[in-house]
Amino acid sequence: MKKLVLIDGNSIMNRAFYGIMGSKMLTTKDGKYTNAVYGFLSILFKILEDIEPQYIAVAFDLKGPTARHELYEGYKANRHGMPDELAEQMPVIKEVLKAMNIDIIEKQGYEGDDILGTLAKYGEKNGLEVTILSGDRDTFQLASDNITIRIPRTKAGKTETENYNRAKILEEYGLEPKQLIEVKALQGDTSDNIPGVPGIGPKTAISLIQKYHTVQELYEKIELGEDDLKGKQKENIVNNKEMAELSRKLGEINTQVPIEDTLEDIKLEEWDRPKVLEIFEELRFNRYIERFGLRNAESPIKKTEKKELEIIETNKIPELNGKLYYFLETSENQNEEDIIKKDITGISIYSENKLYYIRKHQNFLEQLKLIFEDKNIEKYGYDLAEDYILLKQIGITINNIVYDAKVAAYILNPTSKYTMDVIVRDYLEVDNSEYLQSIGIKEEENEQTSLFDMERENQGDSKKIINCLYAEEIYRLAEITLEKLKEIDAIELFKNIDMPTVEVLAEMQWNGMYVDIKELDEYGKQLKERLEILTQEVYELCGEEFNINSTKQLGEILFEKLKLPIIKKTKNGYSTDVDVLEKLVEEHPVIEKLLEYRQLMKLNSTYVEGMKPFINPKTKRIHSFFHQTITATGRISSTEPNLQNIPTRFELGKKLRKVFKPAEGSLYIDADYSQIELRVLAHISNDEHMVQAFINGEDIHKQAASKVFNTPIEEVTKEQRSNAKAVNFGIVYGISDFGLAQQLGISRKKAKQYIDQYLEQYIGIKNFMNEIVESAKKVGYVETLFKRRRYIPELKSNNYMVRQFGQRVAMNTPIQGTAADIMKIAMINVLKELKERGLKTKIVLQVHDEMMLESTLDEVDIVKDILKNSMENAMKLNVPLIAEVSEATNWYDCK
DNA sequence: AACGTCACG
DNA sequence: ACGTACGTGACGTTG
Repeated sequence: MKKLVLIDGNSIMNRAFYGIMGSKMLTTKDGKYTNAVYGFLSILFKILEDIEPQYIAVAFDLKGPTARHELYEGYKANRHGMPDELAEQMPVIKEVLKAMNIDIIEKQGYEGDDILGTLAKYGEKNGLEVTILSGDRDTFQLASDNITIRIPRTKAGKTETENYNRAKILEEYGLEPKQLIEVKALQGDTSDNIPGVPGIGPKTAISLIQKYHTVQELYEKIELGEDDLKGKQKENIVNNKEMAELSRKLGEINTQVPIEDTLEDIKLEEWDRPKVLEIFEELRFNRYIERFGLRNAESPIKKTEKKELEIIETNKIPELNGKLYYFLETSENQNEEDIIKKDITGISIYSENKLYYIRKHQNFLEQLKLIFEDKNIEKYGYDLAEDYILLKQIGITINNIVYDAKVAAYILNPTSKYTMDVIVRDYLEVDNSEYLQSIGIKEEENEQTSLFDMERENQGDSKKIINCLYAEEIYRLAEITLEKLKEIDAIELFKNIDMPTVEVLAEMQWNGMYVDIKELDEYGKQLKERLEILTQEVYELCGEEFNINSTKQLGEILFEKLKLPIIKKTKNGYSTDVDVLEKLVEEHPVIEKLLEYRQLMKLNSTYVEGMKPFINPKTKRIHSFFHQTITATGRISSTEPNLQNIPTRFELGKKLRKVFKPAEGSLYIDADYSQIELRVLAHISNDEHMVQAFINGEDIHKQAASKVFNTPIEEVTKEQRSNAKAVNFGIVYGISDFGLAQQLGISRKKAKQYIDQYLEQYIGIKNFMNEIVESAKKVGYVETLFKRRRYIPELKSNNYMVRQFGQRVAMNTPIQGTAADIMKIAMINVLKELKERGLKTKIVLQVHDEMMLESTLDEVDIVKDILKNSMENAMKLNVPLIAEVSEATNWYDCK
């Protein structure tokens, strides 16, 4: 059977636009957006591969009124036009389609859906198997045995599809596809502003149509008194007959559009390859150029200005003139004692328009030491935190770090990715893989680190070339990104906060946290013994053995075998998380065993067994990575292992902190900020009451309780305080009544009351929240006090939920991000003080609002002072910053 | 590789 | 009617 594919151009462009936004804002040289075109093509190519059709056409909406607008002036009245970034891509995709000889069908006065519907019926009549590719479900009414609707869903960057034919729709809705028109007539459609019948949602609409088949029949039955409707619902239906009938007309896809195109016109043809190549080059779609081999003999590689790299291989350090632009060449090793298991095998240096490459040789270390330790040479590189350790491992302490391309790119856009290749593409507008390929190096990109897989013979040579390329690019990146940082007024943030942080984090990794392995083992042993008992008890109570760790198996046991009530579902089955289990405790004795099992299992697998492999055999310490370019807000993150989520909320888990200890003759000095996020909020909102509360040293949650519950402050109960505390948290997160309700286990209505009352009382906060969202919508981003910027494309989404998320992000990011900035400043100042005073004390950990130092006994007093002062004076807010300091011989005892 | 779960601020 | 609190990372299971 021959196949026809029909594409709803507007809706797929829309999907593509929002689908690959943010993650990679593709642009051409002159800053035009290309993400929607790229995404559209990705979806198009996928369907061409999947279906291999003989016929294809793409329908687009044209501007201007349609027949539906004449029927109802409110039609699509709530639609705001597409954003400019998308609108400017519409002509581009049409150009591409033309070059591919794919038929574009547009018809004044008709919508894309109508064109699709007409063509689909036409195709079906001519014996074709039809697939409609659309982003929305309105087209389901067109489904039949030979017409399938395909909805692409972008999930985590991958496109998956859902297919709906007649059978699937029968199964899902219990209705014939055509009847979905009737459903919509009752239900309406907010996105198209189709009214429907008030008070009738999808569920009701579907069940009504299942019973009465059509709208017409529904009203006939009502007139005959043969219906079984009652109350408000019946009233609504009876009173809105006209609305329902109008809505039906609006919602029905017109399959009678006068279209001249015939089967012959929509036949799939060969591309105009040179033309497609030209457009793809302009759009910098190198992936596609490569994939379809568009650059063949007839269209050779366009010679760019860039010549082959001239590399001077030498054993001498070139003249540097106070600046070192470099890239280290490394190879992985198996050295268990290394903090980072890599060796430096060479270095490429860019200087004065020339590229040098020095391979490891006899005097290599001495040479590296000479340049890297020289305080008069500014270091420009990529990922200097890693270089810091690599050099430290061979006895070199890097000095005068001024520029890290990864960090610069992060500040320019904290929600992007920062491999060299991506940064270079984004800021130098060059495709490294394309270039390397042009000089005969085949590259295989590795997601994380941009490693390259090369042919054996020339592996060393290729590596050399790539690293030299990078060294040269670091030079150019520095020029360009520093300029861009100035443009967004973030140069001080970069120079005074994030660049100095590089060294702080590298120091923390280098210093590490000592772990008492014997105690850890003992702790683990106890967990495992108890786990063994719990496992047997669970088996017994459930009457069979199964894998308790499997949510699938556990769900079947609990909800099918034991018939416990289903509280919550996940998209693949029953939910068995703590919230659910806690609600079931009374129902069955196995539940409390499960809760304990879960807790112990987590502790043992993640924190005992998971931690062991990371203890360095030489230092007996854990040297976690602290990443500076991961979070969207400016916070630090920690991996391998994550030391920022060691248990503390429950006693049993907290005991684990006892295994973290300072060295013999040292103490931990630990400090955490009190309420830093609320203090930041008080400062930026300048809310009178909250500011005053902090200045007076009041209990902030108690004050909130007093205001929310309209109770004198002395009479606030513990429960009220605890609820108000949750409201305070909610405020920081970007409040939503649903979230608060869930947190507190109260009704949504009640939660809304709390929030309204809170915002009436803290009027400054209310204003801040409104203003920040407004501003974010206008300029597309929010900033911290220190000008750290986060773009929020979600605010422009067509999806309500995504937009809401954008708003919460707009509220939360300045708060969380400013707090993160302050902490970075404090850490920098602490280290500076320690260095200036020549102290031996080391920084070992940061957990967002907590900082831990390892101090020799003789330095304890002075270090406590330094720590407290650095944190409290990190910046001047209009409320005091308070840091609570403690000392102890293990982490657990740090209070 | 994705999901569910759970640890932290 | 829809279906969520903000920011992370790691584990075990499953497809």
